[in-house]
Amino acid sequence: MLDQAEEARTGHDRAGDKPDDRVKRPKRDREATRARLLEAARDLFSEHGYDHVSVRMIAADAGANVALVNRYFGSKAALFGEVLAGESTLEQAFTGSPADLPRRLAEHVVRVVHRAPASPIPRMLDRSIGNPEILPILQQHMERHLVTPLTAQLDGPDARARATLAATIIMGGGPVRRLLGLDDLRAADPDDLVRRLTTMFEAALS
Amino acid sequence: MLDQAEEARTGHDRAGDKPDDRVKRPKRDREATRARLLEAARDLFSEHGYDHVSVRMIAADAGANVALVNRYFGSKAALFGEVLAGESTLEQAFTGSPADLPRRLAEHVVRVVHRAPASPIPRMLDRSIGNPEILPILQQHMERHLVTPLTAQLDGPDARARATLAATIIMGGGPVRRLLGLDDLRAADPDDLVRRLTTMFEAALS
Amino acid sequence: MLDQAEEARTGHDRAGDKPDDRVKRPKRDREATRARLLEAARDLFSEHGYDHVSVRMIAADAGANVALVNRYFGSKAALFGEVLAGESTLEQAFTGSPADLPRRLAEHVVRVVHRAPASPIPRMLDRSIGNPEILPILQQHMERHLVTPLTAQLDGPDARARATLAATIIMGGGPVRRLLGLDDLRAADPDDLVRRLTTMFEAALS
Amino acid sequence: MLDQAEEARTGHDRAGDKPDDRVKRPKRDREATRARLLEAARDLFSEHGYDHVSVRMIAADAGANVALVNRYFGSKAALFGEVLAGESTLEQAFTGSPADLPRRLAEHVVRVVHRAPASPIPRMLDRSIGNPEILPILQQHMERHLVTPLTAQLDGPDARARATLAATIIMGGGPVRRLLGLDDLRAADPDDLVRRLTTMFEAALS
DNA sequence: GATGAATGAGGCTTCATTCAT
DNA sequence: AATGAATGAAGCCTCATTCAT
Repeated sequence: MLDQAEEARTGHDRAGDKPDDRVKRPKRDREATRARLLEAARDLFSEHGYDHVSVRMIAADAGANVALVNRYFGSKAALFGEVLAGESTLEQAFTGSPADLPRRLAEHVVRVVHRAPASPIPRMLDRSIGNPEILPILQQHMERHLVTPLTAQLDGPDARARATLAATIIMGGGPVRRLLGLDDLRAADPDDLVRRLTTMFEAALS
Repeated sequence: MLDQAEEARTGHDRAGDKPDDRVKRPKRDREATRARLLEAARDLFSEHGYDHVSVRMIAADAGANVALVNRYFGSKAALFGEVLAGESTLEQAFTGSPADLPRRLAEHVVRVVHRAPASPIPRMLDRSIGNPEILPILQQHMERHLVTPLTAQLDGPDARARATLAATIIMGGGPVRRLLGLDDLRAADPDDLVRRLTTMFEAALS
Repeated sequence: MLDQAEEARTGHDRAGDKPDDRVKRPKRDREATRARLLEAARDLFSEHGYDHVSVRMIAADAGANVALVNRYFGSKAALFGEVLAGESTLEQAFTGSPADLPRRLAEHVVRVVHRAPASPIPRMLDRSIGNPEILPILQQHMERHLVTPLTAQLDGPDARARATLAATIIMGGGPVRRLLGLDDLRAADPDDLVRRLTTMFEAALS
Repeated sequence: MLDQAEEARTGHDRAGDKPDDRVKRPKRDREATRARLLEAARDLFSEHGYDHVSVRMIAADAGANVALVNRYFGSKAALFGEVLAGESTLEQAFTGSPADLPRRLAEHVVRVVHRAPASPIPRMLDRSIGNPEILPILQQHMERHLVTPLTAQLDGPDARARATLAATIIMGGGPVRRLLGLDDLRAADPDDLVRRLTTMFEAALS
């Protein structure tokens, strides 16, 4: 479908395709194509950030036509928003007793350090910051999936400020991993890291 | 474009400047134009991030011709590197007794919160992450101005890992400010914030 | 733009063309636009040389958008390579008994002199030498379409050296025509020219 | 004089400077600078061709100011013309009895093959063909230094046509060397090459 | 008279999007 | 409905040349 010049530029070959074991769908393939686009977008955005992913890369990765991005989602930015929508960032860390929240957050951070790559959504966030076009989308997602649920678990005054402090640690992880690498953190004792981070989150939240 | 206080604080005179006490200044003032380009680049990069600043914007902001960017600095990326080079991020927070380091870092963070805009360099960092072209430049800056001096003040094992944890808080500030706004943090008691952050940095560093 | 005779002779249909006998032709005709770009590139490159033809000129000449040059061919250099690829320079002169080769080469040269303009490919070669970016492309073409087939017809030692001598005459024709004009050669007796050139090629090859 | 960015781009360091053993001149240095520019231009033009040499490269190589190129010579093209003017191409080959002319030309060609690099002027010619801006300059040089003196040594009809044939061999040498390399020619017996080329020139000229 | 900073044009390439089929 | 060819804008960079000093 792509000639040589275009193939060379995108550099994506459809290796890694999951076997499509779903039953054939009634409608042509619209839902399936849409889903493939969404998945390709999530993978690429989380890998390279919004700016450095082109709609052609997404379409090529999904094995779909380029124009379908605009047809199905309206624009590249809207596709980004759709990827973000509905996917929670820290779902499991938020589930459980509020007293254990700091430890769970700490374990989440250490888990990410030792089992790269992190889940796609946080990576999308820290790799796509700085683009004014999608800033509102990012803000809305952070509000919905991080600050609001976190604040809900907090009592006392300045709950949102304390949630912001915790978000600082969580958000800082991405850029730091990218800039400093993981070697030093991995070299340290994981239990020690968890203890330190738990204390940090406690100081932020309680 | 920068308010006076910040200009004074950053102390932005290019390293390697010849002592300016010679009698004759250059005629059409290459050095002045270069400095204007550098300053415009710093302001714009810190405001919009590397990707969303064009060399034309920089030249226009500096009142200079576009070609001068390449003539004086070689490339956009090299200009970015030059902006970063020589400017320390946390100089003053690193100066003083190691025992007080966590408190000084905490005060630095709170100070930034209450006196927007933050100094340009950290903003450049968190707004420009994700561009592979300048990643090495960013890494080198972080290593030189954050991890190395921080580690130098630490004793005991895993010093670099602990420095990385502290960097997580520091780096996380930028994206969080951008995504969540400063209102909540400003609404909280500054002294309380300092206490919390001090504890967080202590947990990270000691 | 090319006169009919030459168009027929060069036989310019792209290798790898799908058999065009299918019923439906492409709607907005990618293949046709591609062919127009290729033809415009061939004409302009052969007229002005690689350096002095811009992709904008090519696109304008083909009545196509500038971006299509890069979309279809990848780069200006790759387009140049594509123009060269598959077009033989001296096909017919190489066909026949080796004993007659010198005379056929001589007749080829004289034919070019008397029927300007020469075929586009040799002109591209001698007008585009000196650009390091496309030197490998040119070398490969010369090796494939001139030296190798010529050497294949020669016996005895130093076959490639002798082929190089003949290539000297053939390659020299282009620059000489450009610098000295064709008037003097055309004023001479064609049969005499053929005799002289035949002797020259014999001295080079046998 | 050049800062890092500019130095990096030109890539020329003034190594290879001939020691300036001339006595100090009365006038500031105008003549000397002019001469250095001329020499640098000749070297660079013959190495890379007109198009791929910038006036900044020439000025840097000569250790002179860029504007002096235009001040002294009017334009880049005029400087090219000045380099060409007055320098003969085949002076010595033309000197001697007309009967030996073919052999002398042949020896000249073989000498160039075995003792690269060739003299600068012919290389300038074959590397700079194709630039319409300097075509008239090249034509004039060829006329003056190649065709006219060559024709002057010939008797009989169509003298200029025969000179053109010889020029074909001479001009073809440059491009061929560039495209095919010298290995094959150097591998052959030099005396055999001289014999072949002598016959070729005889066929062209007599 | 000489310097070198500044200029404006033009180079190739890449992108998200629209529109004819 | 869906395709993919075509578009126009913008990106960075390089150049020969001019002009203020």
